[in-house]
Amino acid sequence: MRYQDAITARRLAAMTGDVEAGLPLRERTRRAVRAELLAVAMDLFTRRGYDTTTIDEIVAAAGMSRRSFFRYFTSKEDVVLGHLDSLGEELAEALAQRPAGEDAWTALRRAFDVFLAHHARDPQDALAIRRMLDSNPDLRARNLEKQCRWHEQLLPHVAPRLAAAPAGNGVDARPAAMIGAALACLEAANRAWKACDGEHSLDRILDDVMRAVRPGAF
Amino acid sequence: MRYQDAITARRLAAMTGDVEAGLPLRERTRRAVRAELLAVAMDLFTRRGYDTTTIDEIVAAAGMSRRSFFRYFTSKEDVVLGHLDSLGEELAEALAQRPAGEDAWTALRRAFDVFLAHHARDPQDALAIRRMLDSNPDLRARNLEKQCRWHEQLLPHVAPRLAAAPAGNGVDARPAAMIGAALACLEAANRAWKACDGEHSLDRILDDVMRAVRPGAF
DNA sequence: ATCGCATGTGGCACTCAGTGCAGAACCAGG
DNA sequence: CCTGGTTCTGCACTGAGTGCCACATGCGAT
Repeated sequence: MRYQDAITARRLAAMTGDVEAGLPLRERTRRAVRAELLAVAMDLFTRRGYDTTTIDEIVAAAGMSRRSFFRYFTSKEDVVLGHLDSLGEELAEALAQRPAGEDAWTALRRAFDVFLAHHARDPQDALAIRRMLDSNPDLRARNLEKQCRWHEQLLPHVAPRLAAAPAGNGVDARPAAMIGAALACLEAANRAWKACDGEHSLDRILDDVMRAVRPGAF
Repeated sequence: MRYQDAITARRLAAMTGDVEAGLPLRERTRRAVRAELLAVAMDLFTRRGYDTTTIDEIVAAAGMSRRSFFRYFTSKEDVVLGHLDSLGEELAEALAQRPAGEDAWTALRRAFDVFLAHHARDPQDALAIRRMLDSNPDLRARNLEKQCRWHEQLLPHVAPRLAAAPAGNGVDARPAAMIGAALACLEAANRAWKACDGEHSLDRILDDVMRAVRPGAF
């Protein structure tokens, strides 16, 4: 009975042929199942709260085994924050494609446009996730840790945009600090956006804070 | 035998009467036991690695029960990062005592001096902790989450140092962004300091990055 | 000195997240 | 129909963290 449900999802995967049309069947089914699981879990999280919802409850609602859950998500937190992994790559790519002469701060701000685009595509989802972050320290922690990975991915594209190091041939921390500061702005903007329930434009808030931190920028 | 060890530690507490002289016995013993536990745990962590060391091993080495461990530390991570809680308060107080006219960025930089003071008092310890942070994502995550608390504590002392908000009577995210950016600088400086094994002065590194992020500051 | 109370400690049983492993079920191609 | 590669399940296990109760301890009051 359980397994049959998964098969149903597999059939379902064969139908959803919009973006993933060219992919092999295996991959399509995998994505469909993952998406289904994600939807079920997020629904439970929003209705009953993140930490009061156990993985057993999720898999029961999704009609699959506990063990299989961990084949699709590496952890409970990954359900909420899994999308951040791919976002890091997108961010890095966007940054790489900014003109070479552009200063680091402006380039970072423009790279964040891909974040804003994702955000604008589904504001309700983003708001739900933000609210969840506020409700649970573990999630908050993991969220920030994921941004550490972004750090590493962005670093090679920031360093060349800075003036040469002042002196001392030690490790130059300025690129890392630049990225950290920019990401902190993004985070602060997000929080403020959530605080006003998404009434103000996130773009504007981000512009404001990034200009406040670095006067005279863009 | 176990309990007697705790008593030994209690006797020990009666002797260590330097800073905690005026405190009641209860509190002194509590601190002594906690310090002992901390020392034992950190020793195991550095020798055998953080995640390969279980709490059972720690309490076995310290001669106390598993259950009591959690009366002194709320979590395994708290052993490594517990000191950050009090540091947040110190930071907030230092910031509060900066002159009222001083601009936010400079005031934050000066407040960080209390961090640097702690740091200078025991650089070897700081280095060990930093290395541990790099080895374990959970620790890294929790570390950043602790700084979120600092955020809240610093906020009321930063907002008054900023020019009035440009327009739009929504939530002003600029103070939060300012703090986030400054803390990101502190974090980046720390990382760089660790990367060169503490050879360069953390003060200098911090000055450099905070000037790089905000040109023309102090 | 001793009695009672607040507090600290230990052991036990429990929940929950996450992992390793063995075997069953599945699908594709021959 | 069968065969080989993959996916799913069930089970047992570790490790962190919590609730509960009984017991030991220190301290103040009588």
